[in-house]
Amino acid sequence: MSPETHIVDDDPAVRDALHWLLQSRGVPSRIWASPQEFLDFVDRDLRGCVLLDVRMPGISGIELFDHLRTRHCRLPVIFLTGHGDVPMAVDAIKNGAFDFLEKPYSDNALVDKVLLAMATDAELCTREDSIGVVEVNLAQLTAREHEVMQRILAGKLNKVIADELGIAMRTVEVHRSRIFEKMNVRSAVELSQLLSMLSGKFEG
Amino acid sequence: MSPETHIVDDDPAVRDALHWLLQSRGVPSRIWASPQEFLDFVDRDLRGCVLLDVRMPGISGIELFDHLRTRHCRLPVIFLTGHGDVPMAVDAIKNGAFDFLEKPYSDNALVDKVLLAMATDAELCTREDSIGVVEVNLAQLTAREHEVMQRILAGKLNKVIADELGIAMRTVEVHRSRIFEKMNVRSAVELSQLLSMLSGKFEG
DNA sequence: TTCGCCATTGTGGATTTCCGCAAACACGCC
DNA sequence: GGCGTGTTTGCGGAAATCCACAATGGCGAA
Repeated sequence: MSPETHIVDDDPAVRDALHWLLQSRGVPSRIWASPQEFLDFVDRDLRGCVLLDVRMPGISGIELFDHLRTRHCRLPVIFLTGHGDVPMAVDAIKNGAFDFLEKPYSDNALVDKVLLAMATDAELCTREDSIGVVEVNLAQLTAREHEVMQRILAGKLNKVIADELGIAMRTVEVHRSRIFEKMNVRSAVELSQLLSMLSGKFEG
Repeated sequence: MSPETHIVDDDPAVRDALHWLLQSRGVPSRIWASPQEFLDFVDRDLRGCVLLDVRMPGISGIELFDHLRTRHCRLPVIFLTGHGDVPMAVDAIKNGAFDFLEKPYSDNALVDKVLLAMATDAELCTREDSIGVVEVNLAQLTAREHEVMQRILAGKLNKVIADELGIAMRTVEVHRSRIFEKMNVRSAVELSQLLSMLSGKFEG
């Protein structure tokens, strides 16, 4: 899926103007006449960014934004609004919108924002890819292995873990070994670091 | 230093009105007639939140905000503005402002925001305290211990570390032991987790 | 110069980890 | 029933960690 800017606006004139502007600047874009249409299309693998009119019939831009996030779509969203609404802008940004622009907008400014959003998304994807690998590996662990891993990450000795689970130390060793193998690490420290980036998803 | 709401506004009428409002609701507050006055007073241990007028003579609210952050003051800042300026609000929030309110504001809404900001600050402090402890412990490590720790966190074996540093394994063991002692942990895993919260300061 | 802190190393032993080889039992699927 | 997967365990040995006891040399402060 190559990255695109998804323009969602019910006004054909605005829609096409945006589409034309972006195309003319070499930014691949795609238009959607209604929020629902776009919503039906999105999946978590979508790449690029979203240009969203705040006021639309049916689902508002803000609501569409919420739906996107609920569906684990992390695409950067740039809102476009006709008349300055500070509380709404503040709320949108607080909720993780990428930007909030007032009409009339400067063409250059808008294109810059879009490019920035797309770059941000691309960067985020790189990170999420490595996170994805970790999550896939994690999913391969069996229930018992999870129990053991949890205790390894608590810094407990094999002996203690064996006691807690009521099994032999040798068994814990086997689980430990399998965990490392499946998670593709060679020490508990590496494992710990790998999992720490799961909670700090949006950090460095 | 007990938590206070710091009101910074050049207009005596607004200033006093805010002060009175907060006092009447039992929120300890303090007024500052000029940004510079407040700036001269702040230090990193200040607690509470800041209520800031955007437009002030000399240093603007936005600039004051930047100065605060530059000085490592993490206090939540609520902006107050006369006429809705969306780009400015968006920028402020993106830069980490706590909120951005338009005048005229509802008394209740403002008090709520202030209370929320103060609660947020209190919570943040708790976290930063524990981070502070880690940093203090970290500062107690000698240069050599840092070198060894770095390699421990890379998951290297004592033998390898000894080779890299050109010293005996026994020496590495001693350093390792001292590091654990000073950092108050009992395993490399705990150490790794402790340090992971240093980079992810603003996470859970 | 004496004292304290840091870095260094050794000996020797207790404990733990890591791992190959081997095997038993349960459970679900075809 | 046969097969695969997951869980369990034992044996025994190599390697690594942890630690108490003991000691040397450098370097800066009092």
